[in-house]
Amino acid sequence: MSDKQLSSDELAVWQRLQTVTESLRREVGRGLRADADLSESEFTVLAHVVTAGGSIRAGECARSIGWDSSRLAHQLGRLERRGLVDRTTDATDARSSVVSLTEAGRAAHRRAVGPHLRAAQRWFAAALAPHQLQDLDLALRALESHVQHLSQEGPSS
Amino acid sequence: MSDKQLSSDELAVWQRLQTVTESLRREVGRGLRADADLSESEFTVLAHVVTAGGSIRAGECARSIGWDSSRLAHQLGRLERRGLVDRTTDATDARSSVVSLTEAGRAAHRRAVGPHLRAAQRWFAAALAPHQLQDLDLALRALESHVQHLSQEGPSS
DNA sequence: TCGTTATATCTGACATGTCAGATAAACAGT
DNA sequence: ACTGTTTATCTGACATGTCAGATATAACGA
Repeated sequence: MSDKQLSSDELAVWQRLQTVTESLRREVGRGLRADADLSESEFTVLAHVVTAGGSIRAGECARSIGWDSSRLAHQLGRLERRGLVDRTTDATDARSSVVSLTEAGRAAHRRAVGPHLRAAQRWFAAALAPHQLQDLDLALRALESHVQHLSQEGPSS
Repeated sequence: MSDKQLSSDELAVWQRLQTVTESLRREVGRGLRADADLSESEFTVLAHVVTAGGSIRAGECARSIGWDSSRLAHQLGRLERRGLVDRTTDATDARSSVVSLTEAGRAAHRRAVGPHLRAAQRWFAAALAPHQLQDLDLALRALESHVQHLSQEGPSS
C-alpha cells in the first residue's frame, strides 16, 4: 500500500516506546507480586471477572481483556490451581465454561487493587504533566484504532 | 512521599498504554517470526551485537539492552543452540564472556532488519501525525527518566 | 436424522521471563 | 599468601505466552 520508509526519528520513538513500557510493566508487576502475591496477568483476569459481576463466560472474558482463548485457558488453569477461581460449564451452552471468583479470589483482588493503583500513580501518572497525559492519550487512541483496523484485515501488507 | 490518588482519566490512559503496547509487541513479533524466523528478543540481541561491531561483553550487552544478566544468559543459550552466536571467555577478565555473531547470526540479522523496519512503519509510524509522534516522544522521555530515577533508589515509596 | 461446518475451550510442546542461588574469578585489606 | 567481598555470569525451578492441534458441542442444511 504505502512504501514510505521509517525515519530515524520515528525509529527512536518506536524503540523508546518498547523499552519504557517494558520497564514499566516489569516494575509494576514486581510491586504487585510483592504487595499482593499476584502477577499482573492474574490480577487482570480477577479484575475483569470482578467488573463482570463475579462471573463471566470464558470467551467473553478473553475478548474483554484482549487475549486469545488459549492464553486465558492456561491462566485460568493456574488461577484454579491456586484456588482463586472456579470453572463450571455453562448451563445454556455446554461448550462454554463460566469463570467465577472464589472467596479467596475476591480477597486477593481486594488486597491487590489498592497497591496496584498506587503503583500506577507512582510509576506512571507522577511522571506526566496534565497536557502530556492528554497528548499521550491521543497518540494511544490513534495507535489503538490503527492496530485494531490492521489486525482485522490482512496479516501482511 | 506524595499521597495523590490516581484519577480515572489517568487510570484509563495507563490501561490503554498497556493494552496498546502489548498488541503492538505481539503483532510485530508475529511478523518478525513469519518474515525472518526470529523472535523480537532474539532480534534485539543480534541487533545490539551488530551495533557493537560484531562482538561485545555479555554484561555490556545486557546493560545496553536494559535486561538483567540472567535474562540475557538464557537468551544467549538459546541463540547459541541455534548457532547464531558464540560465547568465549574474555582474555582480560576470565569472569566475563564475550558474545560474537556467527556467520549465520549475521545472516539472520540481515534478513530480519528490513522486515522489522517495515513492521514498525506499518504498525506504529503510519498511525501517527508528526505532532503526535513528537508529543508521544516527549511523554516517553518524561516516563523514561522518571522510571530510571525511581528504580535506582528505594524499591518502595 | 445424518453429515458437515462452525464455535468454545482445552491441551501439549516449546520459547520466554523472573527469581533465588550457585559458581568462579577479580579485588582489597591485612 | 589468606580471607572476605565484590563482580560477572550461569543454572534450575517455575510462571507466562504462543502456536498447532485436539475435543466436544452447537448449528445448519440435505
